[in-house]
Amino acid sequence: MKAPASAPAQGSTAEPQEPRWLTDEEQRVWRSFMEGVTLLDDHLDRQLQRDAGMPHVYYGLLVKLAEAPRRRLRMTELAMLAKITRSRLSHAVARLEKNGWVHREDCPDDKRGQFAVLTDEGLEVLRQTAPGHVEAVRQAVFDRLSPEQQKSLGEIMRIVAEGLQPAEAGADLPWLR
Amino acid sequence: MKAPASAPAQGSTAEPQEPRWLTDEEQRVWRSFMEGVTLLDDHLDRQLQRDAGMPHVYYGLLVKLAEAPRRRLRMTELAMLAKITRSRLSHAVARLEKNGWVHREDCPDDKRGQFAVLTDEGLEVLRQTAPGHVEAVRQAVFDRLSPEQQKSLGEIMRIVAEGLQPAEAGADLPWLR
DNA sequence: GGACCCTCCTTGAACTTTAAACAAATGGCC
DNA sequence: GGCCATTTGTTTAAAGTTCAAGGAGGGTCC
Repeated sequence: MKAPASAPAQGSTAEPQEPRWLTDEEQRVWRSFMEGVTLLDDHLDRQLQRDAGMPHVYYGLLVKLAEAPRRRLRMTELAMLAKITRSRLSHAVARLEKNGWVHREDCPDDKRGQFAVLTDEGLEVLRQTAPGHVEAVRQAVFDRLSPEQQKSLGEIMRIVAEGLQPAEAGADLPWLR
Repeated sequence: MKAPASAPAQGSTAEPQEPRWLTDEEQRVWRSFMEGVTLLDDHLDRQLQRDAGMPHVYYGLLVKLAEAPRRRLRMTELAMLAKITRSRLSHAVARLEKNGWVHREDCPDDKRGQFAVLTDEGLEVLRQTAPGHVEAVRQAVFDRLSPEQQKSLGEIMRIVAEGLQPAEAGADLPWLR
C-alpha cells in the first residue's frame, strides 16, 4: 500500500524492502524532537506533581471537564478528547474521585454510561494551579520561540496528530471534530 | 483581579502576578502539540512493544549502547544521553538484562561504577526491529512534513530541549556535548 | 421474544515509572 | 591519615499504565 520513494521496481508481494533509513539530518531532527519531548514532559509532570499533586495527564482531564457544558463528560468522550484509552481513564478517574476533584454520575439515557463530573473542589484546584502551569509552559516553550516558530509548531504537530488519529475516532461521533 | 496585559510596574517581591495566560492561538498550538506528542508516543510504544517486546525508551537505550565505543556506557552517562533518571535506568537495565539484551560489567577505574553493555543478542534484536521502527517513524512524521517543516521542527525542539537541559548536565562532564 | 453483535466501562495482573532513602566509593581538605 | 561532602548506582514502595478479559446494556434482525 506504499509506493516506492524512488525508482527501483519494488517487489509487490512481501515486506522485506530495503529500509528507508533516516538521513543524518533526519536523525538529528528526530533526536532533538525526542529529547525535547522527553525533557518537556518530565518537566511539566514534575511541576504539576509538586504544585497540584497530580500528573500532567490528570490535570488535562480536569481542564477538559472544566470546559465542558455542565462540567461533565461521558467517559468515552473524555477519553477521546484526552487521547487516552478508556482503561487508563477509568483508573485516572478513580484516583481523581478519591481526591474529591471529580465524581461519577450515571447517565440517565444509557444505563451503561457514566459521566465524569468536575466538583467545585476540583475546579478550585484548577484555579489555584493553572497560573503556575501556564507559566511553566510559557517559560519552557513560548518564551523561547518566535511567532513564526510557534505557528510552524502548531501546523506541524497538527499534521502529525491527524495522521495518527485512530480512524474510528470522530467518524461516527458527531460531538468530536 | 485583572491587571493590564502590558505596562505596569511589576512588584518585585512576591509571585502572585497576573498570570500570563495563553492566547487562543497559543492554546491551539499547545493543544496540537500535546495531542500530537501523545498520539505519537503511544503509537511508537505500541509498535515497539508488539514487534520488539519493549517500550520505546528501552529501545532507545539499546540504540545508545549500540553507538557507543565498545557497545558500552556507564550508567550515569547512559541516563544522561537518554534523558532519564538513574533510578529509571536501573530498573530498565535490570529488565533488559533479564532479556539477555544487555549485561552489566564492573568499572575497573571506579568501584562504584557499572557499565551497561549491549550483548550480541541485543544487537541482533536491534537489527531485526530497526527497519520496522524507522518505517513507523517515517510514516508518522517525515512522510507528512515538507523539508522546511522538518527543518523547523528540528530547530524548535532543539531550542526547547536546550532550555530544559538540567543545568548540571554537561557542565562538568566532558563526554557530553 | 431471542440470538447475536457491538458499545460502555471496569477490573486485575503484570509491568513501568517515580520518589525517597541508602550503602559504598571517591575526592578534596586539613 | 581522617573527615566530610559528593557521586554512583541500587532498592523499596507507591503510583501510574497497559493489556486482556469480562459484565452489562443497547440495537438489530428474524
